[in-house]
Amino acid sequence: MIRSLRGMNDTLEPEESQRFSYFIETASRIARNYGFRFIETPQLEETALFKRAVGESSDIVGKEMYQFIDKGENSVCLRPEGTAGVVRAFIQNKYDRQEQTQRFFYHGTMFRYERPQKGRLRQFHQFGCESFGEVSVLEDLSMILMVRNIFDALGIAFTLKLNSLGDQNCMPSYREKLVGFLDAHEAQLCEDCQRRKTTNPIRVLDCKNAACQALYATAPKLMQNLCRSCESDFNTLTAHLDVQGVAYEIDTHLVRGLDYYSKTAFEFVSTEIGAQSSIAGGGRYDRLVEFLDGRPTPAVGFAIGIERLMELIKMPELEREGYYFGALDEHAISKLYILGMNKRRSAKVMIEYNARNLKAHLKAADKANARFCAILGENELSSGTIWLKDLVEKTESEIAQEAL
RNA sequence: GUGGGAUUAGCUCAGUUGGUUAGAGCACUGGUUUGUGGUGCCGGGGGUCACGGGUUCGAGCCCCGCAUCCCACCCCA
Repeated sequence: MIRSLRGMNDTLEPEESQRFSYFIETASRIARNYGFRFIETPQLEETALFKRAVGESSDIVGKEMYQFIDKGENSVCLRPEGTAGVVRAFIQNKYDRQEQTQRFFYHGTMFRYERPQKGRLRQFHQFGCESFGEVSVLEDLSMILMVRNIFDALGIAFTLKLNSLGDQNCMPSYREKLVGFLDAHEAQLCEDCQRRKTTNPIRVLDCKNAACQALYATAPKLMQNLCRSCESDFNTLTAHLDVQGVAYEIDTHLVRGLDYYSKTAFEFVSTEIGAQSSIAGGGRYDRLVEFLDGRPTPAVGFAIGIERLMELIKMPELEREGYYFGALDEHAISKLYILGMNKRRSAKVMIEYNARNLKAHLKAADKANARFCAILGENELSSGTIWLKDLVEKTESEIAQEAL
C-alpha cells in the first residue's frame, strides 16, 4: 500500500474537515472586517527568496527547507512560511509604488522538513495577514485584536506575549551591548549560544538552556534600551490593549524565529496543547520589503498555525439540513432521481439509489443529518405525490410532487 | 538530527507461563410478519496480528532488523 509521506496528513474525517472549513470561514470573515483581501501566492518559489527573507541564520532556512533543483536547473523551494511570498508578490506587482495601505490575508499549506510531533507536521496550514504601508502602531494593535477576535469566535483560550525588538536606531546599539555581555560571560554560554553570538546574537535570549536563562536574567534588556519612538509606540500599544481589555505579558526574551522582525513582536500561546504551544505569531517587519528590492515600506503581519488549533476549536452545534430522497420500490427510483435533481437547484439533497423499506430510509436520513426525509413508494407514484417527514418536528405529510 | 513509547477488524482496545479455528465494544450491513429514524431484539460480513528475518515441534506473544505513528529535545505556526 502506498502511504502519504511522513508528516503529511489527509484531512477527511467528517469532524476534522468541518473544523478546518469552519476555521477558514471564520478567520476569513474577520480578516475582511478589518479590511483585508484574499491573496493567493505560489507554494513553490525561488530558494533565494526564503534565504533572503527568512534569514540564513534561522533553522528554517538552515535545515528545514524542502529545497530541490527543478528540471530547468533552478533552485526552488516549497514555501516554509507565508510572508516571503506575499512580500514578493507585493513588490513584483508594484504595489510598493503606491502610497495607499494594502492589506492581504492568505491561507494554505507550508512545508518544513522536521521530525513530526504533536502540532508539528512537515506539511501544515497557516492562516496569515500582512499589512503594507502603515507606520502607525495602531496597525500592530489591529493585528493583535484581529487574532483575539478570531480566537474568541472559535472559543479558544490564549495568553498573549509581547515584546519590542527595536528598530535600526536602537537595535544595533543594543546588539553591541548584548554581545559585550556575552563576551564577558563567554565561558558560561552553552554551545548553541556561542554559535548564536556571532550568527544572530539576539537569538540567545530564547535559549532553552536553564543555565543560559539564569545568566540572561542579568543581561541588558532590549526593553530598557529602546529609542524614543520605539518606546512610545510600545507604550501606545500596551495602553490600547488595556483599553480593549486584552491581557498581555511582556516577555523580553520573545525573539521571533524569523530574522525580518522589528519593533512589535507578539505570540499567542495556548496552555492546552502540549509542547508546541505557540498558536499564532507575528509582528512588524519594516525592513523586509526593501531587503527584497522593493521601495522601503513599513509592514506588519501575523500567522496562525491551523493544525495546532484544530482540537481547541469549539464548533457550533450543527443543525439538520436538507433532504434525503429514498424509494420503496425499484421502479420508483427513476422518478425519485428526477425529483431529487430538481430539488438540488434550491437545497442540499441526498438521493439513495437503492430501494429500501421505510425504516431503513429513515435511519439513513437520520444518519445523514438531513432535515427532511422524502419517500416515493407505490401509493405516491400512483397519486403523483411524495411523502415527506420533518425529522426535527416529527411531522409528516403527503404533498404534490410539483410542490416540493 | 537525538532519545523514549507504540503498532492485533474501518475505529478504540483485550489477548494468560509460547499451545487447537485470534476476541469485545463501536461502526457497517440484513432481518425484526401492516410504510415510521435518532433508543429494543436477533443475525452477518470484515484480520497476511505493520513489514522482513530468527529461535522453537509450535510465535499475536520471545530475539534482531526495518517502517510508520505518538511523545519529547532542537526549532517553530
